[in-house]
Amino acid sequence: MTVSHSTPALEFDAPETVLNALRSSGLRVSTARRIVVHTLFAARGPLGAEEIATGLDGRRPQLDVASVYRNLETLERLGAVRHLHVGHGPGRYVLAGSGEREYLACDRCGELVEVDPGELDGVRAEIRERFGHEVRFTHFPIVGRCANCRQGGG
Amino acid sequence: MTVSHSTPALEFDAPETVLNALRSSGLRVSTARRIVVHTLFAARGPLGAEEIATGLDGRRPQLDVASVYRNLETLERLGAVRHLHVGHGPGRYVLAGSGEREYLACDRCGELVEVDPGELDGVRAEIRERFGHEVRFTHFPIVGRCANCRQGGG
DNA sequence: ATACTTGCAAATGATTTGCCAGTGT
DNA sequence: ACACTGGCAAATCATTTGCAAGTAT
Repeated sequence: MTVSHSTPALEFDAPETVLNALRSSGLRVSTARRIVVHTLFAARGPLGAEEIATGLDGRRPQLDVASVYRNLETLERLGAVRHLHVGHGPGRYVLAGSGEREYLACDRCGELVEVDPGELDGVRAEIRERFGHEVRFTHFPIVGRCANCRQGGG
Repeated sequence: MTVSHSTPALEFDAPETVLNALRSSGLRVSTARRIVVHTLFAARGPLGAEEIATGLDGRRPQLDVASVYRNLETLERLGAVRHLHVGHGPGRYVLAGSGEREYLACDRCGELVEVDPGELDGVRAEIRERFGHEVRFTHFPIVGRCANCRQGGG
């Protein structure tokens, strides 16, 4: 897009956007943070802290996990990152981008589907009516058996 | 009910029912198992392994947690017990009774609501139509903010 | 130069496992 | 008696924290 945008509230759409947010908060832009941010931008979905520490290719231990966790927490406080818990596995982190994202996971194949905005509004409304709870499947996704796995799929 | 029942498939409705299931499976009815089973029957909801080990009153360490976990697993294999994961906390175990139960949890006050059978059929149907996933909120409950907590309630 | 950051080790919390002594059948 | 169980300690996994050394500003 060639549209001139006047710095929309908080749109972390590129690595620099996030790094600038760090600077603006008086925090430092360290090598470790660059790596965490770039790794998240290079990912195609939520990543575990271990994956970030090891690098997407799983080869080199680019960072200590402890540092990864500390930085992910810092980035979450800035609103640039969020995380979710899929089944039993470790927490998984994603760039917050322009907003929250809801997920649907398969408890057999582990597939994690990102739900389009609004697609769960009906579900949300029904649950709110019946129980009064306001639900959001952003931090704890809906867990079920996907169509493929349901039919014995492998 | 005073209805004469001809041993309905698997209805674990009393401590002895479960203990008999153990015997029938060639497993032993040990003191530890009696305690686990009785504690679960005495509970008003899903319990953590630690609570079972310590006793509902939290006083005496009646059993070693390791034994509790081992026995809970055994009981789950028998179909007498099942467990769920609420938010970040430890796993929580319940008697399976006559069937599965779905839950709804509040991420603020921690309240765990047992959903009446069928109450989530609409939700289930909608999710299945849209995504093809067959969902069941028995192992991973729906997480949200309950009505009371939503309005600043405390 | 100074405060923020990092790596490494040790601590936590939940759950599992090895091992040998104890016990249900 | 004998195999199944229990307690206790040690191991695992994910995550956090303490601390001294390193670095961004």
